[in-house]
Amino acid sequence: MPHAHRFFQALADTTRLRCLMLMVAEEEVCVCEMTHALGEIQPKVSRHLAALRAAGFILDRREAQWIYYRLHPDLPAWMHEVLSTCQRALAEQTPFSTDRAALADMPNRPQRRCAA
Amino acid sequence: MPHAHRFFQALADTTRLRCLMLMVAEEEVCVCEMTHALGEIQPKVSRHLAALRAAGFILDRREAQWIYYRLHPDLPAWMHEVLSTCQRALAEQTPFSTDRAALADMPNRPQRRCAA
DNA sequence: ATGATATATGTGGATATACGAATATACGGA
DNA sequence: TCCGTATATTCGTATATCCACATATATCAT
Repeated sequence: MPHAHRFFQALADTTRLRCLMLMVAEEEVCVCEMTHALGEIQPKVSRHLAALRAAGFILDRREAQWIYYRLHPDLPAWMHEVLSTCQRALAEQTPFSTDRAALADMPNRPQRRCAA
Repeated sequence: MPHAHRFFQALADTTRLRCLMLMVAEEEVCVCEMTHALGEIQPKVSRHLAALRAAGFILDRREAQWIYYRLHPDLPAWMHEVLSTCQRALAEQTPFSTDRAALADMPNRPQRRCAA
């Protein structure tokens, strides 16, 4: 049961917010997809995802050499609401819109075996 | 036009979030009311309010020796939504519920001359 | 086993943030 | 003018945060 303080702290970093917005939009995203979409180096993305996971906001699932992240299913409803509000308000603004575009254009994008 | 990063950074501190929740609930609150409601020392509350004001999230109004703070009327709609969601979700939890109770019980609570 | 790819983490340094205590400023009333 | 109350700010310090770089681990393919 993560608290409000931790939640907003998580959203208060641009890299983490961009990753979360991608998860809201795509349901499930792996690290190399986020790395490509954001144009950031891998350790940076990985470290922020580790922080989100440690705080209980996201879950990971390994499939072959890829690790897919998604929002934690037990996230309190109000946190989901906040994320949805963000998505609606920010989706068409940079960098969020260009993140999604870059992900859609990603070459050699890994194929999920099972659906999310 | 404060950006998402700044907004969530503002909410990521418990003192600032408590003050904002009081403003959502009461429309307009002065510094000594917040100081009493939160049970925090005055410089601490004042400093956090200054940060919120500098970031453009709240407005202040002087009336006699009191300074009343309220949410900035030009706050983007989605930020208002987020704050309302928080209010609904957190109002009955500590410390937010006890903050409102302490404010209601405050002795010598200053009287507004004009309504908010 | 070896190499290539994907992901995670250790480390040190730069920067930001929050804090308490003390002090400064503004206002109203006597 | 002097005092008391309300508010803001300065200062030094402790702590948290973010970063880049290097390295470790895990998995797959050959």
